Amino acid sequence: MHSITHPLQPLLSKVRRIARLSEADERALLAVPHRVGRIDANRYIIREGDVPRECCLLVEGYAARSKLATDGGRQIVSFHIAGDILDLQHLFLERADHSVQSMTDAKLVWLPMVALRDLASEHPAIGTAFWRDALVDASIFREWVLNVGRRDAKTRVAHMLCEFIVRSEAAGLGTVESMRLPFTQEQIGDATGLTAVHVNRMLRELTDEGLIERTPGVLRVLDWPGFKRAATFNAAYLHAAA
Amino acid sequence: MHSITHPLQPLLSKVRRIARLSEADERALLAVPHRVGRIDANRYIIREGDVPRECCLLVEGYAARSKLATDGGRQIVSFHIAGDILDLQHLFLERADHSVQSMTDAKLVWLPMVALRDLASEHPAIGTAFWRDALVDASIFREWVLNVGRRDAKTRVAHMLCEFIVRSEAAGLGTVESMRLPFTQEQIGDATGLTAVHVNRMLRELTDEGLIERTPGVLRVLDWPGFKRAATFNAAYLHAAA
DNA sequence: CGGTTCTTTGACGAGATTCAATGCCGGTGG
DNA sequence: CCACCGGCATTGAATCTCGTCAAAGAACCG
Repeated sequence: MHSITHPLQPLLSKVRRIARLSEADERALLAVPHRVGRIDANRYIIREGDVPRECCLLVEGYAARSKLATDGGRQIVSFHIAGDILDLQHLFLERADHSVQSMTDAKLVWLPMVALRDLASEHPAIGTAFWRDALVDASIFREWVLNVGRRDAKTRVAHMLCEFIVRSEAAGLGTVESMRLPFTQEQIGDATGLTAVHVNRMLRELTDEGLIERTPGVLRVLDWPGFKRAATFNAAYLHAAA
Repeated sequence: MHSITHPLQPLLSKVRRIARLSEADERALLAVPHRVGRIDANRYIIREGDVPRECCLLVEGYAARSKLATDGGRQIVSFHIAGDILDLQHLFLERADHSVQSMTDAKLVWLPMVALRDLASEHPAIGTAFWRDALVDASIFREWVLNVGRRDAKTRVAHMLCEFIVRSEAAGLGTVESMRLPFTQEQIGDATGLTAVHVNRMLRELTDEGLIERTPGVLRVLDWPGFKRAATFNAAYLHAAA
């Protein structure tokens, strides 16, 4: 069992980044039963109303959490990148209160909830890491309430992109100067509470101001300090756990 | 030490509502060191940027979590009522990423974070209750992202009031037919991403439609099914842990 | 290539903000 | 006891941001 190719390696790396683990912790983590899966773009990973029995680790690709309004409108409440645990938010809840969907083709690892709960209680360091991860997600939700509730459209779009870039860069998925951007403008709209048309206009303005450059699927920030300023972006809410 | 007058009784009640505790669990919980405090309305309980060493239980009164935009705008991201634990969101984080303020005169109990972390790890039932409580708060944040991002002003205000009423009623603070409402219209605006002026207009419409009746500090719902419908309110996201 | 999805742009309209003025209520002090 | 004051609620008018509708162009996929 070479840990370098172990399917749970991404989970181990994630937890290691958050907490200091003993040998025993690491062995226990890698011993958790699991199954590997693949999924196409735009499929449900978790569906609102489900009773989740497994917890999902995103190994490759991009995903988004979302909720539906009764009028059919969709609100994305966070996005996720390779290495993220998608389901800690439901670890101790009966029913899923939101959905998670793949935004690209994705590679997943599924782990039994029960096994993760046991792991967390028997290995406090791992338990703490899970806590921290869930709390950082919650902090991101709070920031999104602020983003959607109190910032104007341009700032809002820029802020959402800043967060994406900072988290992606921390995960080694690209650089500020050139980052894969796997969202349609409609999805950016669903994340910012705007229409796709208006997102397009805001991206145009940010482009015209020389802050960013866009080619299909790729975002390049030309002036990172200026872009962060336009976004009123302050990374403190990510608790450096990005 | 009569548990009925014990300062930690509200915490015990809260945890009991969420998880089943053993005798030993309850004894341990009541043995946590703590100090009782009072605070005036509109004071900081937790301040963004602080390194919190104590966790706060709201025993009496009302409080709100909020974040500031750089332009000075304020966004309330959740409100809290008697019995709520205010600080679990920072239990495993270094720095507070948001503030909590009293909205009325309030009675508080302060508990050392370390003691709570130990309590949670040594008493799994209590640990699970804390997890669940934190996850329900996170679920509420997600619903607020949806509320602020995708619902029109009237629905938004109604939804925010519905949540307040359901949670307050569950905590025994009043009934749908008559509930203390300790918010100014400005605060409702800060919670819904609207201006106080527009909140006023929406409340007027809801009143004119015969759904609610308002007297200073008190909200009466005249048509609860109709009001919930106007709010597109579905309590599932509260996970019955209201 | 042909169809589909995504992006882009313009014209128009609706919903929310802003500004401003008035009224109401509770508290305070003469 | 009542006049005054400050905070909050209420309302109207003008303005502006963002949404809606529509059409054309660009990129992607089989």
